[in-house]
Amino acid sequence: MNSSHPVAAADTSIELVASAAEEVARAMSGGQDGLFETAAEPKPKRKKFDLEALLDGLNPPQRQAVLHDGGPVVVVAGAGSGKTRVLTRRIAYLVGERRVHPGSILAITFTNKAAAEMRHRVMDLVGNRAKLMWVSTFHSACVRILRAEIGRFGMNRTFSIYDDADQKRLMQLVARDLDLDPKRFGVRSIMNWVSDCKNDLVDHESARERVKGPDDERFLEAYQEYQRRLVAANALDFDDLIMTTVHLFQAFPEVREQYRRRFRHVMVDEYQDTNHAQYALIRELCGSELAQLDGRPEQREADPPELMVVGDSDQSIYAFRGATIRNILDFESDFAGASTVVLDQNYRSTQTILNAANSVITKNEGRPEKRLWTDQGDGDLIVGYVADSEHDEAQFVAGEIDQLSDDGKSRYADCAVFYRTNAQSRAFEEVFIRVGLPYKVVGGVRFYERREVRDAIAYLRAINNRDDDVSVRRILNVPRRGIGDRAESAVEELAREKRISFGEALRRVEEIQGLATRSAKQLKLFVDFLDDHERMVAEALPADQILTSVLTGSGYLAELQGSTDPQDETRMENLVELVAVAREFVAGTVGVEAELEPGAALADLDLGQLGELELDPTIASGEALNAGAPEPDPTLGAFLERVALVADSDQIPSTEADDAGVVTLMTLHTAKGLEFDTVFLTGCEDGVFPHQRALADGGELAEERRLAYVGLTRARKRLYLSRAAVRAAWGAPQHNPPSRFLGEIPDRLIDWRRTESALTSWRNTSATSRQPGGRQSSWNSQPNRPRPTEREIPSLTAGDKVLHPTFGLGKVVATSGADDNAKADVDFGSAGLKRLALKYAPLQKI
DNA sequence: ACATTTCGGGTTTTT
DNA sequence: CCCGAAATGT
Repeated sequence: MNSSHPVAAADTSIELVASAAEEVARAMSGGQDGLFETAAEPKPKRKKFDLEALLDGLNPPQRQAVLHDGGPVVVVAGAGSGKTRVLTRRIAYLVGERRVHPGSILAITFTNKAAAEMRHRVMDLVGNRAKLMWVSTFHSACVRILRAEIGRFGMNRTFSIYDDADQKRLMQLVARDLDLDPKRFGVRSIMNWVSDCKNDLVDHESARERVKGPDDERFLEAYQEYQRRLVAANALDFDDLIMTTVHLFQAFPEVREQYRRRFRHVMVDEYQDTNHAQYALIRELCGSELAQLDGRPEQREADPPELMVVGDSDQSIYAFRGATIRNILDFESDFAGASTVVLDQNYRSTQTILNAANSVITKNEGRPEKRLWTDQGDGDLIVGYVADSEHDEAQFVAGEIDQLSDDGKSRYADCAVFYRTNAQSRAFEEVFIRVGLPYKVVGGVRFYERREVRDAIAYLRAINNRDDDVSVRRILNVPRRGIGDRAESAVEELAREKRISFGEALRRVEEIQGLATRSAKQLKLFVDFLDDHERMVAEALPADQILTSVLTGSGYLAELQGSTDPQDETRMENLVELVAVAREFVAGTVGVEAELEPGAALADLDLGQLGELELDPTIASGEALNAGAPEPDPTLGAFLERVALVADSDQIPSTEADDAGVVTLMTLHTAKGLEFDTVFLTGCEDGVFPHQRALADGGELAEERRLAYVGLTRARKRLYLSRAAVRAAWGAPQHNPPSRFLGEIPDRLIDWRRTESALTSWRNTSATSRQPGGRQSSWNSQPNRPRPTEREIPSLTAGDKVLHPTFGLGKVVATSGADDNAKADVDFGSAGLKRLALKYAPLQKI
């Protein structure tokens, strides 16, 4: 573990941090020499802040947003309208011109990547003072607050953070204990119910008011038991992080007041993706009426912080996860005295692409009018292509990319292929591999979701928080150490009896009656193993060291090494990678620590002194340094926090590279916030995109349309829209009609390279000619059936109108299968969307 | 305790 | 078709 590598890394970071601290010190001592000055090229000291330079290249509404002063403001920023630019310049303006202390700025984004990017860009403008700001995601901001304050709710600050997979595991245990019928109450649906509650700030006690039917009754039970266990495990799930912080502010107004005084400027990016809880959090921090509402007219109550939110309701694509578009639509009525700035000039795409995007999105109802425009000209027409199959579609895309690359029009790295669902990547991968086109799939199974990585993390969490039942039980018998169901339930029983956590019960194995000596011995060894490592945590050994010790000491690595399964080789590599991540994390923090006052306990610095920060910035500089940048803390707890809240940032291939790079493949959701010269939007078929399950529901369809809008506006110069006439779904091939979104784009914008699949006409004739033979008799054998001669299987195509005796009038949206297996998806309006087997369904074509 | 088979279900997913 | 989780077999 003690190779020379980490040492070297540590040295550089000490240097970096030293210069950062210097910068901070200079900034604090009143000099304004930091602006526009980067470490790379020091310039002569500037006496005056250069406002003109800051506003250079901004259009009037952008300027207005940057210079805004006073009340709450929402910046409605269409795709590609330069919102990040506005945000970063505004921060620079606040710091440089309005002399706002950087430590009193809170900028919230949705991804760590966006946060890092923003911090970076602000640093380019104002120098290292930017490190004093809180630039973080909702979740990490809440974690930091909770680590300091959660004691007020009786929880321990070492709480674990449960992600989706942990929640699922815990909920599985709950569902099993409550004897919930897994068919009626899927773990997933219970989780959704609970998550919806939490997103609406409904805790497990008040959730009773949500109960509307007998099913809800069970959901409620599950919620309560789940929450009880979470608390017992000293853990919070993602949704809790937000909800608990809001509850904290509501229960302890003085705490809220402390943060309100600390953050004088709050900025929220991607505001259209906030859920109710996140909205409420912003209200707690920035609302103006709230102060009186809680009934204590505080004499020292400060004005609310200045609030700026940025977003675009047309790009809200996470409603399925609780995001509510109303937050941005109702901003003006939510926040008294709010004003709006609209950015609709686009700096990314050609007018042709924008026209297509505009005409699609205008089909959504109840949407504030907004039309993107550019002064960059029309550019090329959009290319349309109808492929025979998904394979054919991939071939077309591969061919085009090759051609563009040969012509020097677009490097591989400037091309992206979008699809609706991850499964669609397969066809592209197969073809791309065959033709030797380099590519990278973004998304899918992620690093931190891999089994071996999760196992390793579970070890660390178990060590860091023994009450973390989910983690302890996950690794109880991984690698195999002969602890089976029998032993596990015995421990569980003891835990229940003594009302202690599973981890605690493990420590008292000897109290368990009738446990096989062999099992008891194994359990004891396991406990010793955890205890040993817990000691390492107490000694504050760096995270990478503990991780290495865990992987070797547990026998996990040994098991993988001895394995013959070829998959285990990759697992090894992933674990090596994880160790590297840990090492990097530790190396990135040691320098900062050296810079702080010796002996200062890091954990104690955080929030207690926030009030002072405002009064006397120079005194608080040490703590403030701590506040903005990643915590200078190499311990296991800090590492776990990082791992819990950072998904993957290294996923998206760089466009900057000198070489041609690789083509990027990803879902439309993942594409949000990115841009490419050349974009292939594939699978434009009703049932694929828009997705099957959205077809019948107007609200969901509107979201799909926003997704289309997001996809279209990712393209800078060239846009391709393609669909496959036949797509192998599962089992039988599926015929899908063109996506309705295609029809919403004016024809003159599209250059159709191929409009009809040869298969389409083939299918019609073949299906009709093949069906009557042989089957007729089976129908005729049903004597009571009316109109026997007519009762052959109707040959249906998408778009046909049909009549059904019980569902009424419907419209065929797709067909699949052939002959006896022929099925049709029919939209019966209010009666819903049905998949009917033509063989049986009494359908009448109109 | 572990290996094998069957069964069911199968959007999207920043944290 | 292809994946994971329950159920069953050794």
